[in-house]
Amino acid sequence: MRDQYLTIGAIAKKAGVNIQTVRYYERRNLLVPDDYRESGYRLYSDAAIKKLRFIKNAQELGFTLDEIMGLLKLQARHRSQCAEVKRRAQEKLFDVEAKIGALKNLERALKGLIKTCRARTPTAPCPILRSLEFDERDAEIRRRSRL
Amino acid sequence: MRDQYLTIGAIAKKAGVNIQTVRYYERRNLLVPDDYRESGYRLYSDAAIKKLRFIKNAQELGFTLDEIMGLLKLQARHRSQCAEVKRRAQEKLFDVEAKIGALKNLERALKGLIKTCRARTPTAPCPILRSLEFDERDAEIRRRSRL
DNA sequence: ATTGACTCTATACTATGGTATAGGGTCTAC
DNA sequence: GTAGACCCTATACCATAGTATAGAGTCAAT
Repeated sequence: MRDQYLTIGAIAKKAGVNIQTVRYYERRNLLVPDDYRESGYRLYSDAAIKKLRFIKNAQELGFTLDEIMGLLKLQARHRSQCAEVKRRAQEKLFDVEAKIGALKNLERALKGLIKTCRARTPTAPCPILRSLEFDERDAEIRRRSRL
Repeated sequence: MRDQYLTIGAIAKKAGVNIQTVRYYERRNLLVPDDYRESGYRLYSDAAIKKLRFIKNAQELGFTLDEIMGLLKLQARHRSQCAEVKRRAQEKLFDVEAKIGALKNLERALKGLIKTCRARTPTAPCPILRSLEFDERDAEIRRRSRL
């Protein structure tokens, strides 16, 4: 038993995900075990737990598994193709900043709602709807930046 | 033809979504037509386009359709049960602020990567992984706040 | 009054991201 | 050496969020 390694059950439990999910991520090439025992048992280092949490957290922020793979690859290929990594990081940054901006609008609308919780006149525009009102063209640009 | 109303095809096109998606949202009770013609044709006001964009934008921020329904209901039930609306808005705000915080961490990591794009030593912790490193207990708390 | 673009319902199919189960092997402690 | 907890692969199933298609009706312009 390699002491420094954890079994799939251990990392799944520590990261709070299903064992099947860990295997699924392996099929998707998101989280490959550090080693295998002769029996086929998967062996993981501590880093795998962080990676699992990263994936789960990024999903809650609206990233797909494919996009998350892109983020993780920025890490992996760090040495080589520096310019390429830079370009892709810049794209991701653009996307992240758009999300932050949109969430801040929503935040502002919610805060307003909490502070001045009074009846809107039927004709006044709803602050929550308005908060995420940017149009399809913006979304299109953001989508393209993720290809 | 009621001039002030738009057909389903028109709002779908303007919002940049599939017609079937609009009907699907109706089944899900997210976007109900303002009126129907005798023939059964759905009729929408301009506001429907904004609502569609809101839904699409909120999805990109990681909200499910059920969560989005919750956000939209904050708007609808504005007059009555003011305390209740306030409580639910506060919950949503908590969630939104957590997302903003997480995205800012990711933003910082990406900016660092872009600025100092040099090789990490194999042992140094990856800034991108670290950026979303909050643990399962945090996520659990956030999940609960959305029930 | 007919053509073409549009709409309706109903149903089936798809992609993504899992989760469950069957049938079997492995590990470790007793 | 065997029990119980764990792991393996393979396959099937599930929820969410759509998308496509069939078959029929509607609308507006000619």
